[in-house]
Amino acid sequence: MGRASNRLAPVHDNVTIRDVAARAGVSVATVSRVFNRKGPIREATYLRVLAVAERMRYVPHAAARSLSTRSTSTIGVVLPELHGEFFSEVIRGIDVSARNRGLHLIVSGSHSDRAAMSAVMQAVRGRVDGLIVMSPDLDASTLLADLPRGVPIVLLNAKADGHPSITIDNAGGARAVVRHLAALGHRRIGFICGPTRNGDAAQRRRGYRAAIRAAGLERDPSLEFPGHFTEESGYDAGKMIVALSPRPTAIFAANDAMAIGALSAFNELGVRVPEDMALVGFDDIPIARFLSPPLTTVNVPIAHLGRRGLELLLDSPNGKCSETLSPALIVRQSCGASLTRTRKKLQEDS
Amino acid sequence: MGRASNRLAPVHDNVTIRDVAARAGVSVATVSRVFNRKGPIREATYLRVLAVAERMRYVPHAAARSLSTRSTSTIGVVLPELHGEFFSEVIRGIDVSARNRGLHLIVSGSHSDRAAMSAVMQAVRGRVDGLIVMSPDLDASTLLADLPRGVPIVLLNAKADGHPSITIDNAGGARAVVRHLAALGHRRIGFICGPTRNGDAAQRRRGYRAAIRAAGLERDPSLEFPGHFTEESGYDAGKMIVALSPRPTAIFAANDAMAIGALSAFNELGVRVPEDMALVGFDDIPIARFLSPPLTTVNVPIAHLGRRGLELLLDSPNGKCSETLSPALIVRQSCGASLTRTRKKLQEDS
DNA sequence: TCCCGCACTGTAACCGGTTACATTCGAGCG
DNA sequence: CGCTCGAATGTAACCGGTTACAGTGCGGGA
Repeated sequence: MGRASNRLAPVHDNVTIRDVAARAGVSVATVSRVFNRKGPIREATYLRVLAVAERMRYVPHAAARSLSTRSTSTIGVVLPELHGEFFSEVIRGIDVSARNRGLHLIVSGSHSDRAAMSAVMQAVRGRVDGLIVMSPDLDASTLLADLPRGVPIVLLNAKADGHPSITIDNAGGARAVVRHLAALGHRRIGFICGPTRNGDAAQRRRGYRAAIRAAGLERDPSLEFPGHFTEESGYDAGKMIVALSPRPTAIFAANDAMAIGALSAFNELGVRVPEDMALVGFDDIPIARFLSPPLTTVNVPIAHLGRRGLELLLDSPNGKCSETLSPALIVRQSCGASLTRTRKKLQEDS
Repeated sequence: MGRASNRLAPVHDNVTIRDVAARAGVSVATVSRVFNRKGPIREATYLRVLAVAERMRYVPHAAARSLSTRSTSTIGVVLPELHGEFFSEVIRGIDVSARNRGLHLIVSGSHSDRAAMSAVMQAVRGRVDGLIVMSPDLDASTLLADLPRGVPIVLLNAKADGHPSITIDNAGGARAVVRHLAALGHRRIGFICGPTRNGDAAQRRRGYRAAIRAAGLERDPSLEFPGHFTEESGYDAGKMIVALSPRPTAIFAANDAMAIGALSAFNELGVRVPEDMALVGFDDIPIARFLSPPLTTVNVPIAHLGRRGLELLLDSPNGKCSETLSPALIVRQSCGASLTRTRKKLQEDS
């Protein structure tokens, strides 16, 4: 039994390393060595301590260990929100490699404003060994300001000098999409934007505009529709698009969720994809390939993004190295590429 | 500056409460009181300490605090995996209410086998104040065996006496689906099963079978298709179903992910939903309403499940109370209900 | 026989907070 | 003026591990 307790609450004091030591007739140092496989231990002692610990159901106290070793085995993951498949994939990517290394994960979402973010940064001392942060809405340097020193961090989809980061070539991916659509013969290519102050969204729009210009098409502001990276907003945009006259013949949504929403609106209003309207998304979330029709999109290696983030955090504590991932256009059926090809073939045959 | 350090590594010793106390000319107790707003503090002292702490960029050390208060402000969430919208919704539900209460979240996925689960249970002492566990594959009582005493736990979709839990009436939801399909006139209703040893999946299949019998239909084992709760497996089942002769006229997938996969297969093979095949899912994940056609499914209040789990954990430390949520059938278009209604109306009119 | 060194184990000082209890100080009162 | 009392603060013992350093015991070489 543990030491005396004056708490009425059912705080069943757990057995400590000293209890085990006493029962096994050894010192706390020995028990500690047994559990950490450190230093020389006689085989017999090792087994005896382990047996006693097992019998007493001893479990080391993580906070106590963290305090003296100055290392929690956990890393923090800060995301803008926890909605949808994109973020769940990021977390999954980090989770699997964290487990392989015996690390725990503290996750936290929805830190849109500066104050919330600052609070998070404060809470990390003694709680995590490092941080993986994705904060597309906030300027990276401001949030780094109130990060306790000594806590390594890696930024996802954001840059700040002196800190490792992983970024996606959003503009490049967007250009590839527009080029592809233009090559299919589309002249009026609409764009569903992401949140105004979101960095990724801004880069994708920049890529879209640049490619439109590069393709020799005229940029038409009425072909850019507002959106918030949600299915709902994509759906709303879809309805607006259908009502438009003349209608665009192709739509590029800044992420897959909005493409799904737009697709839903098109279907509801009898606009066939890809026959009446080509549709392309961005992200390549896992369900994209299972949509009807399968969604043409830009593959962002989401889980890999998370995994690589963790690796960067652990393997290069001071390594200021950063990476940029080049996303790849994944042509499925929603853009009508095979359709066009079929048509062409028919024309040639006739 | 902190105390001397012989480490070459850039372990920038952070400033401790003693450093602040010394600089502010007070004792550590006073600084502690200031930060915890406990005990009487003279206004002037309060402000001075706060100012000094701010200037020195003092941040309390979470592990140290946890050790002496015997409370981390974090709770653990253990899920079977981190795939897909279902789990991301559960986490989101827990996350938002955790943040409201100033709690942190440790999440962990993929604990299929006993050993992995046991390891997790060991790691919690001193790391979390409570646990929310969803483990449909494992018997609840076995995993409770190696949970350190004193750690409250709530089970999601599992039961164990003496512990609070939240469960879904899976069988009831499944029965509602089958009744609905039977009422629409379907006689050959297929079922895509979930993982064999998954508790939820088993209950849903039980509900399906019971309702088939209750509807006076003959149970045909060849109408039950294997699946793993993934889009991929739903897709495979979909292909098998199309190849069948005679074909079922309606398919009930044990979760939405598989329904999405099946829908994809149907589309690919030219089987129209709902005209040629009625389709119903289970879970009502957020994208279900945005599918084409919108998916008829059973609404499980997923985020609410998570939120309520946290509330149960915190508000009833010993409260052995448990809840069962009754899911509701959400009729959209993939089941062809409106189609049938239209047909009926046409027949009546003629 | 003595001494040295190695393998093993014990002692006690940390890690950085919290808090019970002691102490100080000034006001109010008889 | 002495005493009580409460508000404000300080002292030091925890919380439960880790680990530098100090033994201890034993075998082998001189």
